[in-house]
Amino acid sequence: METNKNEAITSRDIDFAKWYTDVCRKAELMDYSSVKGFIIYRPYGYAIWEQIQNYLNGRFKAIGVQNVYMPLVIPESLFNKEKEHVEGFAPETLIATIGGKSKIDDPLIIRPTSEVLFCEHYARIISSHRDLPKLYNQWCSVVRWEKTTRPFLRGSEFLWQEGHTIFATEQEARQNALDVLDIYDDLGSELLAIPFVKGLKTDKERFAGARETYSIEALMHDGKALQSGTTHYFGTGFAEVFGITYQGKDNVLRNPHQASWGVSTRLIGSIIMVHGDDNGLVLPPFVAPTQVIIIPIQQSKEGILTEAESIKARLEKAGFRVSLDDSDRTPGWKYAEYEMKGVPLRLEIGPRDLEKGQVVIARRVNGKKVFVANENIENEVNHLLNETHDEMYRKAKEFLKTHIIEVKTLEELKKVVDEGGYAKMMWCGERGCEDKIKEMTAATARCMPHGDHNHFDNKCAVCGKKADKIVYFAKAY
RNA sequence: CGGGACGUAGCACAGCUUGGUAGUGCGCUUGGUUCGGGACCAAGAGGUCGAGGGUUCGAAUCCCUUCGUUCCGACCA
Repeated sequence: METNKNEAITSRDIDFAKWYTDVCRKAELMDYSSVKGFIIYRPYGYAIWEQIQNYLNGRFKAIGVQNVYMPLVIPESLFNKEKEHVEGFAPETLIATIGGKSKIDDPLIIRPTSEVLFCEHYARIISSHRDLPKLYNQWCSVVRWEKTTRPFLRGSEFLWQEGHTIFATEQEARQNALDVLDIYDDLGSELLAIPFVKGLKTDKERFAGARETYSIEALMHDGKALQSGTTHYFGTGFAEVFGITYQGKDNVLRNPHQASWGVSTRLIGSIIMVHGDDNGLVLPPFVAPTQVIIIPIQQSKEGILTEAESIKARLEKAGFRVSLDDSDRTPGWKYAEYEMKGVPLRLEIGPRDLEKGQVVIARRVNGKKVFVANENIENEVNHLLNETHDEMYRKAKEFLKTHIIEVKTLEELKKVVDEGGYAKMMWCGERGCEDKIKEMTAATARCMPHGDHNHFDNKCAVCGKKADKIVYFAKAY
């Protein structure tokens, strides 16, 4: 049990980066295409994304969000309207210049993000306070011409949702950014079993064109942080540039306030690197496309397959995602295969079980097996899925907790981020200190966390001046 | 965008130094025996050697170009 049964996967501690790409491919989450940075989301990987979509659509709709779909392309002239935004994205756009056989005078940018499309549309449909608020979201892919790419973590094209909301007041727009940040945090605790650090980005790390950027940050097993989602409060900057105005009850014309927010298929990368082990993927139960894999033993024997099928039907009826592998592979092969794919529960049914009126259920997360009487299967599956989720979340949270370390000097900070984890630092707020840390340690400010108000010092760890901000620094993907 | 490594059957690789019939293991197909931790036997199928150009009687092998993958940096979800 303790040996690595699959030689094909590189051990996590020997080469984490290689382990990661091995898992991506061996678990059949993705495949490479012939264009750099554009990957194929295979059915199993895409199904994980669909679970995330289902969860978020439910939560979004509960706060009044409507799904829409915007065009794939943005005329360059339109894109260029907001200066700061353009400067943030210009180096990484893919641009179409030929249509049919003729040159396009105003080249079309393949969207790297859709702020300007939403703004242009909002300008047309908003004129009165009665038209506000609007809470739009779209599920789509975006293209960014990245220099180096890795499956799910950084792609030239990736799938995401982008919410673009617009309100009469600053307070509502900022609150929307914070509300969705909480939804993302819940996504972590309820679906992905990932404890995020959430908080406000420093000015240096803020999104191009935003007034405030918030993020959820996950800590990978190798101690590097992964920004897993962001929300932004935009103020009226875009509205001014794009001429979005509304007339208030007092007859005065004003610019509305905007927010935007998004998570991407990068979340799949988070799941892999937070929970995976040397035998492959370990999927949190509620995001797993298959929660229970049924493996019949000696399936050619009388009664085994019919029993397996009846258990499958019972579990499906009880609302679980379950599949039965009745292929002619050996059981041992199937065990290894579904471990690699991270299926949370494996249900074995063989001649001995049939005789005793029981099944065997094994947990992916810890390898433990239990015998379950036939009549208790639904209850036990339900119990084990919940227990698995809790255990995975608890483990990840414990890892996070032990990897947030208070530092009072640059040297201490360097040591912490080199070993992996967050260095928690008091900061004066000066950009110069942040730049210096980046230069000396390659770590960046991840965020100023909500919910950590423990001021353990009053001096900036870099310059020694008065400091009242708590910042987490880490090396990041 | 800089530096390194690598592209040969679905996968992992050998062959290249010293040019001369395209190989090995796993996987795949068919049949049979198996089945509680990646089974076994037998018979098969599968490759324009990443692409383009050059040298040569002859190129997987030598030269040039290019595309892709990957790792390490700089930049970003």
